[in-house]
Amino acid sequence: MLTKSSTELVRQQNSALVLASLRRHGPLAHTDISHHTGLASATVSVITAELEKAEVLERREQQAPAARGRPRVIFGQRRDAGYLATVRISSDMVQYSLADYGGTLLDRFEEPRNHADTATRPFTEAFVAALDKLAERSRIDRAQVLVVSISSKGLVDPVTARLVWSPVFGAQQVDFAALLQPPWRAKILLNNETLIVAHAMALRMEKAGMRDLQAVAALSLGHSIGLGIARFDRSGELSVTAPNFGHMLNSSDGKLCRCGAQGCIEASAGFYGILRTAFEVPPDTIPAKFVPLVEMDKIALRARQGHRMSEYAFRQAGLALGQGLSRVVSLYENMPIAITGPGTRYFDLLRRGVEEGLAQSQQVRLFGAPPISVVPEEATLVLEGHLDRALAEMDHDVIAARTDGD
Amino acid sequence: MLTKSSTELVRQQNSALVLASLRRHGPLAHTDISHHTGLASATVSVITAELEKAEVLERREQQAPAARGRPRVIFGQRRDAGYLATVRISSDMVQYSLADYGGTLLDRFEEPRNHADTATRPFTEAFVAALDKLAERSRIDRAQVLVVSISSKGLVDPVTARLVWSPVFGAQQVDFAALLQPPWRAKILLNNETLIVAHAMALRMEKAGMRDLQAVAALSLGHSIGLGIARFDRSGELSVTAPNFGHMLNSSDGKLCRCGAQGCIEASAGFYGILRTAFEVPPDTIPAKFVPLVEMDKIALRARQGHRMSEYAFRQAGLALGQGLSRVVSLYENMPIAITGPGTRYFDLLRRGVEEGLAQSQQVRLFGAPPISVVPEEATLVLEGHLDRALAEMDHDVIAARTDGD
DNA sequence: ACTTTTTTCTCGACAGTCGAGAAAATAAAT
DNA sequence: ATTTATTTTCTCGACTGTCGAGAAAAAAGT
Repeated sequence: MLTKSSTELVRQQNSALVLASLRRHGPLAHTDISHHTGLASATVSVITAELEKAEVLERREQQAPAARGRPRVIFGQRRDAGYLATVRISSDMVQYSLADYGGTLLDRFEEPRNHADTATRPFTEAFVAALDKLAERSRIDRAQVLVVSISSKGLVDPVTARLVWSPVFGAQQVDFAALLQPPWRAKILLNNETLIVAHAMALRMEKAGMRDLQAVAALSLGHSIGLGIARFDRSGELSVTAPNFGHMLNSSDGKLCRCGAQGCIEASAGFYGILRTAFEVPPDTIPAKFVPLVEMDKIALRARQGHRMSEYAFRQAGLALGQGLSRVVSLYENMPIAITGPGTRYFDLLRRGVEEGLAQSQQVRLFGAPPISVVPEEATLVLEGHLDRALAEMDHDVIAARTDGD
Repeated sequence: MLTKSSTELVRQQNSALVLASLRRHGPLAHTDISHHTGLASATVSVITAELEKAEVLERREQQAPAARGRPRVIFGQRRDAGYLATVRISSDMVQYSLADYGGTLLDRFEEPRNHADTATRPFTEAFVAALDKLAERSRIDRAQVLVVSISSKGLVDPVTARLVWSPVFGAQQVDFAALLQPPWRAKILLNNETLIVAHAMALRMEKAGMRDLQAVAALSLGHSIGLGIARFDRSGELSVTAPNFGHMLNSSDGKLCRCGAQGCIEASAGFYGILRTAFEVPPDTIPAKFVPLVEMDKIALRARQGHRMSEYAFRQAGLALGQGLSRVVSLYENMPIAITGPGTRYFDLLRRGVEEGLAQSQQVRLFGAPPISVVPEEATLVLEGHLDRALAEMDHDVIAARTDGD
């Protein structure tokens, strides 16, 4: 149902607009804000004054006077208005980062994980300890950290911040919200990793000035297969989802997936699936929960040298991916696809299969194959996405607080 | 990007809210409007006064005084504020309906179509003539018809009101906007038929008071297979799409589809696909473009009597549908599915296959199978959907006109 | 010192919502 | 017939918000 509007909501929306334009274009002067947002100069004055009083914006002198006339006053985020932490959970390590309200990275470290260790307890303890360390190293009070944005592979319930199913812990759930007790008061955001990647890709493409960008898909190739879809809705806002692509049914070929089902895309295109085909292991067994990259590199090397079964394994993986993507574009719409993750180093071997799989649907025949780009540095994308989401969340809270606070 | 807000937009939004509540609950008194919308009584007064002056609302006396106190003044749409026509194009006939701004049906007739006739010209001429007839029979000036809402199977470009690909005309496009010259000035809405059905189903379920309804899918079974997905977005508004489900790749089994591709869902589950399997026609030929219902009934009868190949054909069709639906819930989320169309009369034969296909994915294993309901009267649903969409469009235009008009 | 230029700030007009209470209109009670 | 109770609609003033225009500020050029 529609919801009623009011003058206060107008102010909220326009304040959000000002903060968003500052995020997108960096520190701006009064005039530029007015120009970017379309708001009247007088309105911008009121809003910036308010945000200044709320101690989230600060005035900075223009360093290079350049032209004549009254010098501009530049508004920028007060970097000490709050802090955010991001956590990227992989099967073999966990990355922790800390940034301020201005979006500048203050600290970053990673801790190895033993992927054989499937219990959640050691992990959660290390998690809490690492966050403490993160705050301590930068001498920041834990109460000042307003958002902790976490990503993992697998299925996630973003509302309760619960990890529902993950390749690392299986069906053992992890309740992140429950982990951080006072003095932490941060809001916890938990999302699928590839959702974050899709978000970051959409941002990049939008900044690159792509016209008529409706949607973007990000496909992450690795031990597991992840897909994120970012769409700009009617109002132009970005809404991102992480469908269960890796475990979508590909074909009733009986290939066992580590999720327990048969014929998942991952069972063909995940690292263990490729290894299984290459080594002609029976399809009803899982050869290894975790396949080291060097092992995959060996198979790829053999494939490139002409070894039939290895070549075939990558080809089949590509085919499963291509068919899956053809279903994605059939069920959504044509959209650019960015492929990322450690599996991109084998994309030369996958490409033919992907193209073949894509070509099999009417959607692709009618509208052509979606443009595919390869973006290997997944870690950068994940950080970008985390930052944007966490900062947007902080901005949102700042504006919401205005009404009841003060 | 976000867009700026203003006090005028507030009024637009709230006016829309008032009209929408009148649509949902029927004619209402001042007090009830205030209650349903959450707007203050004073605000409702201003808005209704404005809409009254714009001649879209009228005051009606309360017939049964019931309680004591000042009698209520009921506001209702002025039925003569504008008219709408709906057109439902099927392969064997075209249905035309006319309704007023109050949503009451004024006239309805249908004209047979020769499905062997694949040229667009005779169709478009009949189309224009039928609309003229529709207006004339009710003595309504064609300029008073503000919206014509058209639905067809196949692929549609809703922006330009162009039929891109249809089972009837193939790749021959039909530009509906170009067909209606002055004195028509109606806005043309063109949508996939199953999109309209999904819209209507979402409305019904919402009215039935379903809690936490996120999304609804409608699956239409017939000569071709259609899917519509209706979702309530963050703001609670309904956004409906019609993915290319019927021609999504199901399996590389080589079954030729009439779209020219192989392995489409329709090639297994469309009427001609079922007939092909039942009669053991080679999968690389299309047995008939159009299979009469009596023919299908015969196959179904044989299947129910235990004839193996006929039973198998329906089972395979169900399997293709179930697998396709499992992909839908994997790529979107779990949602109730309403099955409609002439094919529902065979649902007893399809059911087992559908369930089997659904069960093959992790999504269904984790979250259970989506609830499936069968709603045979597709025509009613289509009309409901058309009316709601057309009336919403008219309401929207009324409100938008307020600003520049007068 | 004065002018030009550019930017920021301020003021009054206008549009919108809201709460409270006045006014209206009827049924019941006296 | 008049009064009272009740319910609904209408109206008024306060408040919040945006906007355009012009005043004020602040620097560079002359």
